[in-house]
Amino acid sequence: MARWEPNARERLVRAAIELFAEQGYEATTVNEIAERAGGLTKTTFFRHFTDKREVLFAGQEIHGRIAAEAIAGAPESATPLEMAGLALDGLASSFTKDRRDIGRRLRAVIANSAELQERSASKRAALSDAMAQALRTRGVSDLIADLAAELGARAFYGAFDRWTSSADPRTLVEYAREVFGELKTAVSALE
Amino acid sequence: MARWEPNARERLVRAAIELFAEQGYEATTVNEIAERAGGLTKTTFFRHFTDKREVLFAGQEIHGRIAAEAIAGAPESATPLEMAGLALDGLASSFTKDRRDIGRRLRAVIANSAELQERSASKRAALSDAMAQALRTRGVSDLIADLAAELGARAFYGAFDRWTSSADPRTLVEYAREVFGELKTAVSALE
DNA sequence: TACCGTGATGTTACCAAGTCACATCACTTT
DNA sequence: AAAGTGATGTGACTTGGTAACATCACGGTA
Repeated sequence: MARWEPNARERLVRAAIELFAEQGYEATTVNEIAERAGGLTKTTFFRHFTDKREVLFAGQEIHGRIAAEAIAGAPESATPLEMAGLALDGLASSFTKDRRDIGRRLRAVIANSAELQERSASKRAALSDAMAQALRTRGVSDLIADLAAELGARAFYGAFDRWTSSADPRTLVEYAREVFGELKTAVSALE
Repeated sequence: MARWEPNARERLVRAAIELFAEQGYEATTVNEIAERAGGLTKTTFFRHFTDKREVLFAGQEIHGRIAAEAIAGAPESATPLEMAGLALDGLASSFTKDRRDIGRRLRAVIANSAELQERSASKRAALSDAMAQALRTRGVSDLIADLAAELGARAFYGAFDRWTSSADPRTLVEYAREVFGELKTAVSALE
């Protein structure tokens, strides 16, 4: 028999989501999380996550990487907005159906904690920055890169919101394209 | 002689900025700040600020209110972008010349702390939300309100950045108009 | 078989953020 | 003169987060 059950990290995330949903974020202690994750301890928790908050957001750096790769691989002829659209597609298609349920629970938990909302905003900014940086690398000017990246991030989060709010079986990519389209027409209507 | 020196709050802010600049944010303890602010204590600090972070951002709710009022008072005929411009003007004109120096130091301190950047992003989001809400109250549709508010907030922070980076004596309002103009042309160039 | 290094964990002790209940005391009001 | 108010202090507490050191199954290697 193995000394430790495997997948401590996963177990910690699950336990955290459960406890946060049951008691709220602030009322839950890191010790509790570790304990529920199979008799682990605080120390182990902080070996896996830098923060109590981070247990809900860990691994999101990959979103920035996925988006950036999509932009780097876009055809030469693509406009900034088209590149943002490709990033959005790549990002959205990396979310399988089964992640919708987790997303739902996550959204509910975050909605009840200012601290978590702060971290969430920070992650959103990181995604946007990654996209903007990738666009600049493709020769897009600073302002345009920032704006296109902002629209991409906005579309992603908007789509994620709809995806996790509704019950219908559409895929995240479909929502993403829908929201992105709406955003583009709204931008045109701005002037 | 009064029992307490007045303006404890101000003194705490000053002390915090000084210490953060000298030692960095993380290396500075709330006790130190309170002590330097004239022999105060931790408890008093937390009576004035909910957070260690908040000492650098306290009072920014007023920005949202100023922007919202400008939007509420805009002429009937104003477009969303024009309303955002008015909010930006009102906001920028509330910053007197002498606040540029403080802004400079603040920017430097924040640039060295992830925790402070997170809080800063959160405050930015709050400003944007306040503007968007005010726009919706004026009958602007959700998407358009969000986008116009985003542009307003973006212009404000961009202008603040330039204002606190450069040495030339232009006013924040001038920078704000400049950046806002650039943003609008960049938006047109997006499509 | 015996030994050794490695990796994920636990233990203990510690610091600092943040909270709370209660005390103090100058100044104001009655 | 007594009572009340408001900003502060005190001391004790919980919890997030860090660091040093110990443990022990496993996988090799001699």
